[in-house]
Amino acid sequence: MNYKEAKEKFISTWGSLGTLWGINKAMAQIHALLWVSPEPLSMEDIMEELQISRGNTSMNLRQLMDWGIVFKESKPGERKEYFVSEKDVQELARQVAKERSRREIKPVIKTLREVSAIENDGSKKTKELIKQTKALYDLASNADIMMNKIVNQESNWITKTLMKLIN
Amino acid sequence: MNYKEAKEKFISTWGSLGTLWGINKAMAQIHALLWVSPEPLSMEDIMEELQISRGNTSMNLRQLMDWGIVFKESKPGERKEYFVSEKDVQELARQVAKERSRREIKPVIKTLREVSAIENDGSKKTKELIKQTKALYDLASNADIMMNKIVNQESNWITKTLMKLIN
DNA sequence: ATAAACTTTCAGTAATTACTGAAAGTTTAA
DNA sequence: TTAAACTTTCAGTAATTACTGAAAGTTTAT
Repeated sequence: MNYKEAKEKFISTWGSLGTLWGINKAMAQIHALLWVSPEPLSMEDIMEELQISRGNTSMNLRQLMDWGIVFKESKPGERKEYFVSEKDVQELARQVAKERSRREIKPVIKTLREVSAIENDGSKKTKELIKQTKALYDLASNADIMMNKIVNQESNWITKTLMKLIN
Repeated sequence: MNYKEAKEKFISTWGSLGTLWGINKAMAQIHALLWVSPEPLSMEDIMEELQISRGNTSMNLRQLMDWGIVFKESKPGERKEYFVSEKDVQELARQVAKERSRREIKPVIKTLREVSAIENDGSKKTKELIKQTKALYDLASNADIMMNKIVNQESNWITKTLMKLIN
């Protein structure tokens, strides 16, 4: 496997992984491309390398910037904007954890709290609904607290913690 | 919020969460319905409650059974098959972790290992590709090892571990 | 103020993914 | 072995999601 093959394989694998997570392919591929590029890339560069349209590139770059894992960079004396990804894997993990907590876990926790707080009329089905949603609420809350821990710690906390768990 | 509203809210929230994770809506909703049902439900029951077709119900129940979080149950003297979900939240988490590791993390680790193992020709771009895919490989491996820990421990390991992390 | 160089937006369209329902398949009881 | 009761499969279709490209918008240099 030469450089070109390896790079393409990485980009396409990252792209499919994204799909599996509800992140669209283009967004994941742009991230992969920037992740392994030693130099900042322009929109043209990205469009050409991934064979996608200007609009698509623009929209997905914005999303990556919203996630806080890609940044604009301007080269002195050039009008064009260049893009770079966050290169530190720890920081990447922190940002992804933070976004997923905000977008996915927090809203579901809110619903679980509301549902598990309905009045208990003593019927079997009501008791079951309360019991089961309460159990999920506890699990999701713990997961969310853990994610927030990660987000608010120094950047090598993850590795240290994982190591603790593994041993 | 009465019982019916609460149940519907839970089912629809769980459905959207599924979508966000690349699990289809029907699959997540069937799981939610079984999760809060004190009694096993037949295919008819599920079809009627969620207003979905027989084919859809059948295919998604099979997937839930593949994931190991829903089981068939037969009532003595009845031809019809009934379905129940795993009710223990810990066991649910273990099964989900196990499946996600197998389907999502393991394949990506394999690619990252292959890509990060290409020959280093000393060029800047090759060095960057190796360095960055290696960093992701390490992160993904650690995450996967942690998930496997979870899967292979006694069922309340998660809670105990989360508690340790939180304090 | 003008225009060149660039980016963003968004209506229309393409691609993907999920769902339906009827036919085929399977199991069980008699 | 037959047929009733039930489940699965899958081709066709519907719904959703992603992408394109041109027009509108923005920024910068002169």
